[in-house]
Amino acid sequence: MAELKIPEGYRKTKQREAILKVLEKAEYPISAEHIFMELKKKGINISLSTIYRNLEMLTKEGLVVKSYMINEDKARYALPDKKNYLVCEKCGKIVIIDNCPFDKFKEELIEVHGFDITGHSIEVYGICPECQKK
Amino acid sequence: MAELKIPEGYRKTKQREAILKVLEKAEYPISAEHIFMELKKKGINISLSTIYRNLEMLTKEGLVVKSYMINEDKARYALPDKKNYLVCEKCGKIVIIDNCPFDKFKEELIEVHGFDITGHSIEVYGICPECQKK
DNA sequence: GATTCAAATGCAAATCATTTGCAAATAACA
DNA sequence: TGTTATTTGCAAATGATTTGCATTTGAATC
Repeated sequence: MAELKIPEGYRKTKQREAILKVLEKAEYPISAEHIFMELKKKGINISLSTIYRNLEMLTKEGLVVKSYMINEDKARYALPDKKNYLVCEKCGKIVIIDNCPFDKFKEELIEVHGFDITGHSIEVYGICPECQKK
Repeated sequence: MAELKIPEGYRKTKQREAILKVLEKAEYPISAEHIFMELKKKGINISLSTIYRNLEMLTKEGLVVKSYMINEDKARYALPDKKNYLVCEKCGKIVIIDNCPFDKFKEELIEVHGFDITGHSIEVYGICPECQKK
């Protein structure tokens, strides 16, 4: 796992690095609160507002992707490779979609709508195999 | 445009019908506040909480899809045929994607992850043709 | 290493979308 | 028309996120 670099023009602080580390370890999008707890667990003291300010900066710089889950009022954040996912409506389990099929359609969308496409986010809901058995 | 029917078990009220009418006319996902203003413009008096309560009900019943846009803290709501869209990062213009490519991948996702897929939401960001010219 | 200064942090207070409690209004149906 | 559960409106509560400001800290320079 290559370490993420703090974007040009921003200082390297222990809070900033700690936040990035949590995001790297996360297997799916997580909330600001989640990052806060995770750091508290590790004995790292940090303010929630610092987390929010860093997430905003990281999102603006493109290092992090912000998303929302159905029936949840809070935002989640993840590294870009975890931004397409499946959510189980029963147990809430999240599975990352890798080899995102979207790229195959990018060209089609560009052609039809003329947009210069810079990003996308795909969220899929359903029932996971385990919950189907129950 | 076929009129939407209020789901079984719920009463037909003028507020509920007015909300649905606004959603039918909308060309892309809109916020609760937007619905509120739209109705006020038409001289229909309604409480914001009534709008929220109805949107929640309609979403639960599957008549409406809730989504979030990047850099926006509030939810948007739309009829299901408007849930996949392109957003211009410059001017905010929203273009609905019809003939959503996703369906072609549904089978692939089911096969790979075993999920019983019930829904999805796709959001694509980019620069629209007009903003590209500027 | 000490000095300097803008960037970053922490805390508490503010904000804003959304939710909730409750009394009054109103559909649906006998 | 009367009855009753559903729906509404209002005001207050909630909860995530943002902001102001004093303090701390990185990093560039001496």
